[in-house]
Amino acid sequence: MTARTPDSARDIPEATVARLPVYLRALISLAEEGITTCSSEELAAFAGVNSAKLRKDLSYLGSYGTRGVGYDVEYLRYQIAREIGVTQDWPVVIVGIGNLGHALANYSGFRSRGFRVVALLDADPDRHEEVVAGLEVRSFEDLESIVAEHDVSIGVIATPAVAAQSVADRMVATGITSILNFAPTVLSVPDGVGVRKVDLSIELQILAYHEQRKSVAPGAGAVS
Amino acid sequence: MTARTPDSARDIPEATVARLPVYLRALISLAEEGITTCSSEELAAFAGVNSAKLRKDLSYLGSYGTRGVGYDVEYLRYQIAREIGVTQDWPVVIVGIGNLGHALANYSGFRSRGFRVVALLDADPDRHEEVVAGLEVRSFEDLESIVAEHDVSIGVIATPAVAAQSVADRMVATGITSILNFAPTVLSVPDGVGVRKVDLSIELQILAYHEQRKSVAPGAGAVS
DNA sequence: TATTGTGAACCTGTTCACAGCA
DNA sequence: TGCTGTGAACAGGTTCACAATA
Repeated sequence: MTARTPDSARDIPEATVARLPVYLRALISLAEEGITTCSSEELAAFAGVNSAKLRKDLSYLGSYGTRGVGYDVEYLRYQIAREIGVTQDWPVVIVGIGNLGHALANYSGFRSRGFRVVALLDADPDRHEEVVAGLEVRSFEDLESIVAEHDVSIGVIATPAVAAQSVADRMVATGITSILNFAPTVLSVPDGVGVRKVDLSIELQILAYHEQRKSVAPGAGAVS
Repeated sequence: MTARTPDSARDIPEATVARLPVYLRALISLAEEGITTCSSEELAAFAGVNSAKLRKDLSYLGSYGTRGVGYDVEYLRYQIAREIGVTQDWPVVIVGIGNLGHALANYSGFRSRGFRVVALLDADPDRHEEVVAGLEVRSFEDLESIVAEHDVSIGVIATPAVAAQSVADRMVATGITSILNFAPTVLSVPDGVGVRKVDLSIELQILAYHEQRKSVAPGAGAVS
């Protein structure tokens, strides 16, 4: 119907975007096992979705498969990485170097998947000059200069809840436009700034809800 | 249409279930500020959703508000906590006491929101007898006896990806029926076992996707 | 022949707008 | 009068089933 922009920039549904990294990971695993071609059925099994959904998702990117054959693992892997934007590294700053910040700083998955932690910041002077994951913990006051120096656009908040909003405000003021928030609080940011939230206790509570239902109604109907 | 079970056990949409913990947190904040009554508009603002969605969500639980007035903070808080199932504590085991496991063990949000970490397990004997967050790290072999002793139904996996599936299998075998998985891998479990996944690098990749789009198309259309 | 790519049907979730009620 | 609770309209996401094709 509508004319689409010629090469990229089709709009990919949000639900699909959230699954592309899963497919990317699956393709990397397959490549490491030396597998060079796979069907939608195989890749879907690896990624934990059904094959119809996988094919629909991939169809938003283009026609990268071969009918009767399947997908070339290396080729598809590159196409997805390019679409997500992780063919080059994104510089990232982490603010709040407590237990969680430590874990994040040491998380190898960042570096291997298109992200590079360029600075660790903490408001507590007692933590400064401590070295974590090969990086000196610096003052939160240094945020602006670090963002400017490394052209950072993604920030990670791992502070206590009470500090998170002011950290976010400061990040936005320095030019950061994407925030991953681990603090258990709702951030308000201007339009155009992306926020994603990871909340450990919320995930557990969702599990608890379903767990509770299991014991209440083991079969199908209600029990007295 | 269909007759519903008399008092509880209506089926609440999954999207609503995922937001109930957010409302619960907002209500706890309001209560701490000494606020005893709030409108859907106020509570929604606190929780970062719009008021229509909030009211629709709450309507699945029952009619706990008062028209013309709003909601009683304490009362609604209790009703949501009961619905989720966090009026009593859930015992939880954490397997994999690396950087992330440390952070999880020390995370105060678990204890304060209906969960109690009863054991920390690790396959590496070098970590055993280390004390983390007041708990001795024990052998993974102890899983079965710990689950039986504390009647654990929720397990947290914070191991490397390669170990996650076998840990999950073992958990399921001991009777755990809900798993929170931090390892970057897709778990396969039998029907009836709930799994939720938290994947740090996937969240960052989703941010990167949107970040990339911002710089490619600052206005509305495509740029040459 | 085997498998992709995709319209169409279906289902789930969101928003609107207002009737119902304190 | 003001705010909740909710049917109805809408939007987004998933699944089906099959035509297209290497």
